[in-house]
Amino acid sequence: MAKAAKTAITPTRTENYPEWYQQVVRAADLAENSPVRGCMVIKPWGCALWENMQHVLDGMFKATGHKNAYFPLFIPKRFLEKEAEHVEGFAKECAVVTHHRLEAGPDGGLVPAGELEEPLIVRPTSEMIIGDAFSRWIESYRDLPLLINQWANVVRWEMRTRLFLRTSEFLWQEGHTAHATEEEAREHTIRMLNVYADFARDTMAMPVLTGEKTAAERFPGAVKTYCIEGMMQDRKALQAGTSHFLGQNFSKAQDIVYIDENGDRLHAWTTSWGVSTRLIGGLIMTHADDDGLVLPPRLAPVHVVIMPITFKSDEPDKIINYCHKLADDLRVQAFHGRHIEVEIDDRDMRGGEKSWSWVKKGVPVRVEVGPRDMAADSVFVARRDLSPKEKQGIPRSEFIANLTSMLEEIQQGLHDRALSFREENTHTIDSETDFRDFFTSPAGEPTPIHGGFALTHFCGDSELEKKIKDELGVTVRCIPLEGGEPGTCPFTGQPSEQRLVWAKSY
RNA sequence: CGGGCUGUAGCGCAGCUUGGUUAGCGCGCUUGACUGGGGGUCAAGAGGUCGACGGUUCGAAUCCGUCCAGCCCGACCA
Repeated sequence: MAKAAKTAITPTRTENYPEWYQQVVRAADLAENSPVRGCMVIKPWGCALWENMQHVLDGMFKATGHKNAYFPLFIPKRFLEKEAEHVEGFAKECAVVTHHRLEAGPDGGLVPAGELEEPLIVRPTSEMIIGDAFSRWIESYRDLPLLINQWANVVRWEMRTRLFLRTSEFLWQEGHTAHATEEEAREHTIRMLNVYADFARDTMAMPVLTGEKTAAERFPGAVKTYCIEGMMQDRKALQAGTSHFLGQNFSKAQDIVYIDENGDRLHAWTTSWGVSTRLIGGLIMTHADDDGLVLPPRLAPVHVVIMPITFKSDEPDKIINYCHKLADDLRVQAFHGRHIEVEIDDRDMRGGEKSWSWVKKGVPVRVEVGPRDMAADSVFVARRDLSPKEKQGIPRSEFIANLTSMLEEIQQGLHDRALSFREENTHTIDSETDFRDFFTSPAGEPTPIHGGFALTHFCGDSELEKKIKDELGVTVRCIPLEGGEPGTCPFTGQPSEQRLVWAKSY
């Protein structure tokens, strides 16, 4: 039997990518499906990951002048009715609260009672409830800009859900800002888009493209929607964050007005932007491998796990103490705004099983310490970005001295690997035939090949865009911000201002 | 909201066609032994109102009806 090929996750990515994803989530103990359809239970390891993301992002928002606030979960129905496009975009996926009491029913069960005079909508996003507050908070040009962020949960009644990627309820942050001028609001929209791109690249080690959405993919009610798009390992695109320039659409619908220096009453210009727990899905699909999750050190809840090997020692306590001393020496070190997080795993279970459990959780560095190591004052080290076989004995003092640079190297390596994967699978395509071939996989493929990113000119016709989506399942992911050379649309022969990024997406 | 399928132990399933002692199996869990630096072997043990209600029957997990829940495939989506 070819035992060497055994992987911790079955099936592998090439065998069945969607199933592989589910198994990684389960094996890493990130989350599970809940009894409530479409909702997930985020388990401690997944929650710790989200907390680390929150911590870094929150710092970036504060550094760009934002303050946190919290607004209600419920939105009165009439609020939502104010902005026509916005309503149309979200109406079909809203959860609605119509009663406020339960009473014993005829069959012994509980039945809703006390019908509300006005139904409440569980927020799918908070433009309307925050806009209402803004209309009261803003009176003068001196109140602007108003820069607010909230960490919250939202509900979108999705038909088909997948842990982290699309759930009926998800956690996110939503920034909402109001500005005196159009120019300032537009600049702010781009500023926050870049905050997201920086976070994805520097903290998540996930390279992303930045660009604008076409009208078809725009946020309901927005003038312009910008996004960051990452390439997953099945070459599909994941929209990982969005930033919207809302113009005066919402300020006019909600009466967000200020009095300027000349005493004129003017509508403010607003923006909104958000990232969600979907980032965790992106993290998995960017870095995880056939042995499970792989965490970039800057987000890892645990940087180093130490496993004492005590079974064949006469003095297990000495080994445990040696491990604690090692942990103490590591914990005092700083790594990107945190102390090194060390866990000593002295659970009473078999060594192989224990070791694999940390591989599957994606911990960057695993350390085994047994009697032989202790005698030599060394540690046995494995890195998650290398093969599980490549363990290495290192003198203890050297390991302590070099840990942060090792973590840095892992972080950078993950990013570089993801970036070259994206580059290898991004092609400029100039004919309709090539475009169709690129996005068509052979029949019967267990894991369809999704082509990758196609950089292709386009005349901008929305009907044609929809036709391509219907026929090939391919959409414009973004219009790159950096622009490009004008050319010819391969579908119509019409002129095109620049190449767009096309891909299949989540 | 249209089409298909499934509800039996914590999880995954068999049994149902052709009703019949005490409802089985795998994983997991607990205990013990041998083990042990790649997730091992063996043994013992705990754990189930068979989705709910009603009907047929001497007898229902099994047949019939109603209901409930979930999953998959379509249209929609951070």
